[in-house]
Amino acid sequence: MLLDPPPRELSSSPTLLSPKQLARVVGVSESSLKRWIDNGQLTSARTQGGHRRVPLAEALRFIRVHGHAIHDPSPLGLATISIDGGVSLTDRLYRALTLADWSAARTLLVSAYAAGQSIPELCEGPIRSAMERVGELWQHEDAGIAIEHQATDTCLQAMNILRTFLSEPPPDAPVALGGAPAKDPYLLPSLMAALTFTEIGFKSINLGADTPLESLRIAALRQQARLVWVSVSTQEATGALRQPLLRLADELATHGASLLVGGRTAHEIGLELRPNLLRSRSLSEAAAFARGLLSRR
Amino acid sequence: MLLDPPPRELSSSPTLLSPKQLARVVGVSESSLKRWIDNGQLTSARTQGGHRRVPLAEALRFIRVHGHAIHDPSPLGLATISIDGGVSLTDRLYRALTLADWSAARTLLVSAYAAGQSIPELCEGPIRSAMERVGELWQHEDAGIAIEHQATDTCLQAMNILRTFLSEPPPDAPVALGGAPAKDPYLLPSLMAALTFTEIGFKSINLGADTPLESLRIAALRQQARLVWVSVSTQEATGALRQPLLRLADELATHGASLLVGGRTAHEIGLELRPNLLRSRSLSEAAAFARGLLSRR
DNA sequence: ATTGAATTGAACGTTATGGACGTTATTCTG
DNA sequence: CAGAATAACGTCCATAACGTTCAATTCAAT
Repeated sequence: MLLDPPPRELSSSPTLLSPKQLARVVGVSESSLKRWIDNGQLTSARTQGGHRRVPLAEALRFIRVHGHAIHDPSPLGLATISIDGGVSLTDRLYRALTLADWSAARTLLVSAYAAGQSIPELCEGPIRSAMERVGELWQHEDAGIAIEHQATDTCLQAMNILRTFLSEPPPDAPVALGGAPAKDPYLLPSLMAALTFTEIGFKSINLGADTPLESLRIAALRQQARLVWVSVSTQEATGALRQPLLRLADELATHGASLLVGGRTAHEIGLELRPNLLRSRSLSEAAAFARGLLSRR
Repeated sequence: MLLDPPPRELSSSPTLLSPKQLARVVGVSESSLKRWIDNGQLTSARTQGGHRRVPLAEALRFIRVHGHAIHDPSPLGLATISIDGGVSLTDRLYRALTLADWSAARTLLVSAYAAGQSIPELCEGPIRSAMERVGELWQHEDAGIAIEHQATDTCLQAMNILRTFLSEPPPDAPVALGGAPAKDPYLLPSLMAALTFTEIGFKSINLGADTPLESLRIAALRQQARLVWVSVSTQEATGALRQPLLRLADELATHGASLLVGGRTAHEIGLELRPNLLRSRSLSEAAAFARGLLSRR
């Protein structure tokens, strides 16, 4: 006889907020909040009895769009960040990553996101700076490699949680798909791209590191991707990517799709211009291009 | 409608839900649920003693009609799966992974975990089966590599969220630390190990794929790890790992720490026995060993 | 400076929600 | 099968939220 395993208690933070809770978060009266919901500036679900319940992702969107300060983060399930003016976000993030404290890293990222920072700003700002500082340990410390790996894992973890705070794209959202090319083991840049395009309104499919361009091509056709990204971070063999990337761009063009090539060493490839091919110098640039694609419909 | 006799409830797949269970699913109080049943908004059966029992189908109808978010799927267990046409968890997971639907994958994993499945059971059961099925596409389909990458990323994503449901280890918890060795690009096995040891009560630090053993050694000493894991999944150069692993085990022994070597191709290394060295054939075995370490204090 | 539109927050009376209670049903265990 | 432990019963009640109204504030334009 097989025994049924006992059910387990899970501690999960709320996904729906009452008007009072959200009012506390943004430091405003309950009345105003109700009015905003009734105006449609803020969408909410209703309980059986007609009580308003605001989904977490929607609350975050509202806070960002209207530039509200977070007065009390506790109802969001976030730890309070000490108002230590002297320490920058980068410093705190650096500390969280080197301590493998993904919970702190998550709070930092979500708070910054709620404060209005966009995904590209977060990635190119604090995350990049913190990870760069970690990278500098390479040269000076024996533990450098280990710390960098640990920080990368912690960062991936935190960003994956941040992802759950982004509102889900509609079912008919266009697909963005990408990864890092073969021999390129870097995970973070491609995940950053995925989050960026999700924020904008794409359904992102991340194939991760070390993905042959040929696989990327096949997947893009299969998924009817409107946008394909390639993150290049290694020094090696960037030249060999030139021809395949151009061919990929041409093929995508026949399907009305675009190719975005970015990453630390993307400039070494030496790509010439195509209408549907952009070598983006930054995530923000990539985001802008993607936004352009979306508005064209 | 009277029930005679009241059917026995299987925690993993109930067909009747108590008010408390359904309350947890929709994230609402038991009181409200009882009131709604008494109002007739939600119909229920009664046991002979008068306890309310909501049939699963009625519960799902209620959730759909009133647009309730599923706040905590755990009380539904795997029943929602079987009600959707007798599809197994593996099948469902496979579908979610190949559709890059990490939200569905997360729900499946969290449900199964909450229904009492342990992390090793999940990893060696549905996750492994689903990923193996994905792997079989390698041989037959052009899109195989892409789909495998996509499924891996989706799986990592879902597991990282599952990670947040594991209770945080106390600050004085012993440290478990590990990764995959150099040249080994597989991310999933090491993440599985990290989750396994977190569940048991360790503070897990995952250094991820492609981590040189030397870095692992330095990190282990720095963090005073009681347990170090190495996940070996590639075919290449497993023999070359033998000496370094034995040396690592010896050094860890002087610090009272243990070394766990696991993974698909770990048996090819040919490790001889040491008191603090275990080649684990499975995650469950690794978990058992780790539990043993913990109880010894 | 004065007006007027717009926004806010407070104050109702009414309804919904979610704990708390002592009591009974059910399940678990030896 | 008996006794203990757990879960659910029905009921009550404090709190929260409802919809509405209204005074106070803000702010731009006369």
